[in-house]
This record gives sequence, structure tokens and C-alpha cells, in this order.
Amino acid sequence: MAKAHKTIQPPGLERALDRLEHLCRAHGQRLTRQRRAVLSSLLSAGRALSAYELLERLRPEDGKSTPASVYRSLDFLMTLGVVHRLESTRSFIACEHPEAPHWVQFLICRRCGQVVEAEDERIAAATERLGQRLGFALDQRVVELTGVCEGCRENAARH
Amino acid sequence: MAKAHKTIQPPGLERALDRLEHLCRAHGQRLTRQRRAVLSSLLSAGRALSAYELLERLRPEDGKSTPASVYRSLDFLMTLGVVHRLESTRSFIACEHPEAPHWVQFLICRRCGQVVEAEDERIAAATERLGQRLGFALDQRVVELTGVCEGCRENAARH
DNA sequence: GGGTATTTGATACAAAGTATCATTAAAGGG
DNA sequence: CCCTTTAATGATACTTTGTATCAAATACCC
Repeated sequence: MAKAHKTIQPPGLERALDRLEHLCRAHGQRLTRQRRAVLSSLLSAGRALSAYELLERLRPEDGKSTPASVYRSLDFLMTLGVVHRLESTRSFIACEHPEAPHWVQFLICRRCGQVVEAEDERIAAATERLGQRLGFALDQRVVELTGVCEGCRENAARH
Repeated sequence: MAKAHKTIQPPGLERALDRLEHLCRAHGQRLTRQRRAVLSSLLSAGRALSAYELLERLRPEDGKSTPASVYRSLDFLMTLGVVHRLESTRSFIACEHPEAPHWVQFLICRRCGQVVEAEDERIAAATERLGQRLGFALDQRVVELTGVCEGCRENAARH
């Protein structure tokens, strides 16, 4: 039996889109149809998508999406903190902790592609400390830990 | 006055290439002209290079390098641990701690491009712990901290 | 509903990375 | 030193990922 994806369905999706609207107002930014569609699509995918996978998923609804416009929407959503980019897989994922604008870490299963978003205080503190020790004023922290998740290891164990 | 780059000159370069030779023997791998040239080029650049920048630098010496072959050499050198890839800048850099095959972190100055390779025990421990807590058997850890280095902040301060 | 600044669409392109297969060369043994 | 074997490279073409530009459309405020 296939692993259940944590696809966000309404009303979770509704709530997230409401939150997006409030964030836009708060930042004096415009909430456009495409921006809503991009976040919505990422949320209902329930996993990380490449920009072009996302584009594929938008096309049925909105045939005139282009790479440039998808990237623009993604950039926008990233500045609001509701979407993150995974550097090591060149993909994008909806944020699971949108209330807390803290530094996050990602755990990525190289087998099933599952991505877990974490907010580990020790790692946050340790990276900050390292930055200070080496004289860096940090403004971006990429922490992406790749391996095999528990479920996949169990599956592998029973062949 | 411009910041001095830590370009590796002979005999540092010689030492690194000797080390590469020993590593290849130890792993039963072939040491080819291109592999030597790629590491050498990265070392004397003294900074991170994209695969295509590297290609440019190889061409004068070896006009028949191609993207594919450069990527192959880079992959090879990465498996030996003498080169690292920076995911957040899509570039490659020679390893500064080639003796210790530990997990490393990178601090990247977004102003001058300087990259500092660190080996922080706290971060290593904290990431390992997080992986265990969430059930991941980790085999790759990308920790890339971007900000502004001390030198660049000082320069900016005096306009 | 109309005015305006922002966003999008369209097009074209740049940068990064990979697949395939014939040819070349590294390393070990004679 | 040459020969052989196996691995790596060269050549070619292609895929994926990301951007620049500018005219047309639309979200938001009044």
C-alpha cells in the first residue's frame, strides 16, 4: 500500500489561502489569481514540486502560465515565507509553519521524496553562533538533511 | 585595497595534487589529467566556481573539455571528498579540510563571494540528533549560511 | 466604475546538467 | 617498454532550470 501523502484538502487549504490574503494586506502587496493558484497547487500536491512540475499542474486551470510567471509567483510567496525552496533538489514546497517566521531545516527522504520541515532550536542557535564566531551577519540559512526515512527503511528491510 | 584571495600556489597546490594521487590509489581509482586539472583549477581559483566557469578556465590548457566531462570530474572529486558543491550558489569549491572526512558547513558572503568552510561540532551533533528524532538515517547534510562577512561590513560602514 | 501602478503574458534566451556511444588513455602485468 | 583491459573522455545533442524585456492586462484604492 502506497504511503499516504499529506495532501492538504479544504478546509486546510481554505485556511492557508485566507492567511495568504491577510499577509498580502499586511505587507501592502497584491494577491493575484496566479499567486493564489501557485500556493494552492503546492499545498494540494503535499510534496515538493519543481517549478516546471508546478507549471504542468497550473496549465489545466490556467493555460497561459509561463515559466517566468511561475518563478515570479514563487519568489513572491517565498518573500512572504509561505513557500520555501529546497536548494538540494531544486524544488519548492509550501511552508508548514507559516505562523512562525523562524529558521527552518528540512529532512528529505531520498527514497520516497518526503520532506519534513523542522524548527530545531539547537541547530538555529548553533548556526547563529558559528556565524558570529566567523564574523558573518547571516541572513539566510540553508539546512537540508538528506537520508532515508523510517518508513522507507522498514520497507527495504522486508525486501 | 582589495581583499587578498587565498589562492593556493605551489607548493600548497603540489601537496594537494599529491594527496589526490594517494587518495586515488587508496580507492583503486584512476587519476586522469582532467581530474588533476579540475582540482588544480579550483584550488588556484581560490573561490567557488560554477561548472561553466571552471570549463572556461580549463579550455586554454585543454580545448576539448566539455560540460559533461567537467561534471564527471567534479562528481568524482566530490566522492573523494576533495571538492564540495555549494547548492545555494550552484558552484563548486576545493575542500579545505581534506584530511578530515567530516560533515562541514559553509559560510558564504553575498557581497564578495568569499566562502568559509567550517566544521562545527555543535551543528554536526544537532543535525544528527534531529535526524534521529525524526527517524531519518542521514547520509548528506547541506548547511550553507549566507550573509555578509566582516570585511564587507566594514567596507560598507565607511561608505 | 475609473485611474494607476503592479503583475502578467509572450517571446526569446541564458545557464545548468545529462544521455549516448565511439574513441582514447590510465594502470598493471609481462 | 609495450600490450591489454577497463575505465574515462570527446563529441554531439538534448533536457531541465531560470531570466530579460516590453507590451497588455488586472488588482487595488478612491
